Amino acid sequence: MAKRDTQILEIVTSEKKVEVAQLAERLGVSTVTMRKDLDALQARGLVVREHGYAMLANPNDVGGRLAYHFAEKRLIARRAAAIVADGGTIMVESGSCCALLARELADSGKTVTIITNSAFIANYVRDAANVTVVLLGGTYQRDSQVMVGPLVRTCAQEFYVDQLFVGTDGWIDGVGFTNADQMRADAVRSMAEAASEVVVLTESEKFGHHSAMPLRLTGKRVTLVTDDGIGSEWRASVERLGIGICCAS
Amino acid sequence: MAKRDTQILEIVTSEKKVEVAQLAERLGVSTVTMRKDLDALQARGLVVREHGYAMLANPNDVGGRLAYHFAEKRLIARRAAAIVADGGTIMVESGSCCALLARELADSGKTVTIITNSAFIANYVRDAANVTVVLLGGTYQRDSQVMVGPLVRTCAQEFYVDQLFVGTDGWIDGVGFTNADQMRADAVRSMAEAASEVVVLTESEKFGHHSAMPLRLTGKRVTLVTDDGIGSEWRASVERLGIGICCAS
DNA sequence: GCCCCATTGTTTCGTTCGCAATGCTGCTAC
DNA sequence: GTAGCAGCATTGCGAACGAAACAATGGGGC
Repeated sequence: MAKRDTQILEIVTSEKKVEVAQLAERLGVSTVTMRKDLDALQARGLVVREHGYAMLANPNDVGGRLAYHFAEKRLIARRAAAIVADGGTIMVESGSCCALLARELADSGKTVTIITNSAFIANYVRDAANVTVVLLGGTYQRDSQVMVGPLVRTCAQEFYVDQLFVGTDGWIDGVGFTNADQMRADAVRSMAEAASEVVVLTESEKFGHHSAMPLRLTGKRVTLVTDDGIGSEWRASVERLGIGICCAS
Repeated sequence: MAKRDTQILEIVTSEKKVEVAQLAERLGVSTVTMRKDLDALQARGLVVREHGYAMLANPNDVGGRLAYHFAEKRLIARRAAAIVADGGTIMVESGSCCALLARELADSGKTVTIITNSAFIANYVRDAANVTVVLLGGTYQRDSQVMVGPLVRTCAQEFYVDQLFVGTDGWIDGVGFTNADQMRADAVRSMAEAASEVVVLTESEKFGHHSAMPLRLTGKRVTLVTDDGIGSEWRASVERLGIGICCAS
């Protein structure tokens, strides 16, 4: 049941490590059912199992970040997947929403080509025959499994696509979206040069936080896909920079 | 014990799927010990565990191919690792011996940079802080997790290194080494253009077999690292093409 | 020659796991 | 309305599992 999945993820993300039996009791189901649920979540890369426990994956990994706000992220990913044409080619950056977008596309059965700098995403949709992945070269970031550095730009220049999908970790009023890692932020810019439109995927909770590196997507057509929890003041702030908004619900 | 590891691998590779208890009995150890061994092998990516069973990984994956002739391959990888300088940069292709070479370097503690077209290798040495990985871009081959296609050449051109390490699946007298996959063979040639020497890593069993795509490494200095099971007639055949031989033992 | 420490394998114990049979709920067709 | 069906969840059982404490082995160092 989809509802229980999100409850499980909420508990696991807040407590990092939970006994399976305890989890079963708290949600009022048997341990057998709980193990089945957890196995399904593990197959999707959202939790890690150990004998008797369910744990959060390393939060530096994309896998760990996926579990936070999973319900919203999937909603956003699903909405974004809808605007990708069958037979199309898109660029995708390495954020957790982006990984879910790739997964949604893989499950949709659409034939798509995904150009990405995330080795995690390449692996995440490895089972899907309808998805062709082109991986951009670069220096491999150990934790995040993302390619960064000058080679990303060299590779990205070989392409030109309609849309680049990116994640973000915050928003600064009057400045725009931000990213905590300067190497990854630079990779985003490299990829943005090879796309006519940038689609930013992020939960509404990210508004009100920000980190140090503005993405500086000025001069590009930018669209935001987020959930409907975004407040009207932030919505105005986004629109003021000429960014289109698309709410998933 | 290292000896038992190879015995386990021999059994698992020949039978694909074995009960843990049966395996323990056949090698004369307790089930607890056997499980400990299998867990260690799983951590190295050589087998896959299931409740009660040990199975071979998908043989299309590098993980599965690793298990075949593991002892010889590791010997070869260890010998090859010895010729890599501390602080050096090498190129590595996607074969299973190459993956073991990367693993040996990771465990050696040497500071090295590995330029590769194998996302599997990047992930395989992800834990090692002493290894920096540069991943070459390209079309991601689902099964093998290897990048191929024209982007590999574009990326490889950005570098020039002393040594490129490659695997092979066969040898044709008078022609040279071969590879079954034409995309991967082309990737090897692309990478070879950016290296002054090509070091081929392969078990001696591969001599006597061959597949359809010659690697055509003519014009390069080529060295073969193999195990001491190579017959004198094959040795002569190799030397006749001006290829140096280095036997691990 | 002897001791000490490290490694490797074993035993035991309580817990968790996978599986198959069974029970429960909600749905559709008639 | 109800018969039949399909999808979840539960129960019960034997096998497998992880942890930890214990025994055997096997080299150095003095």
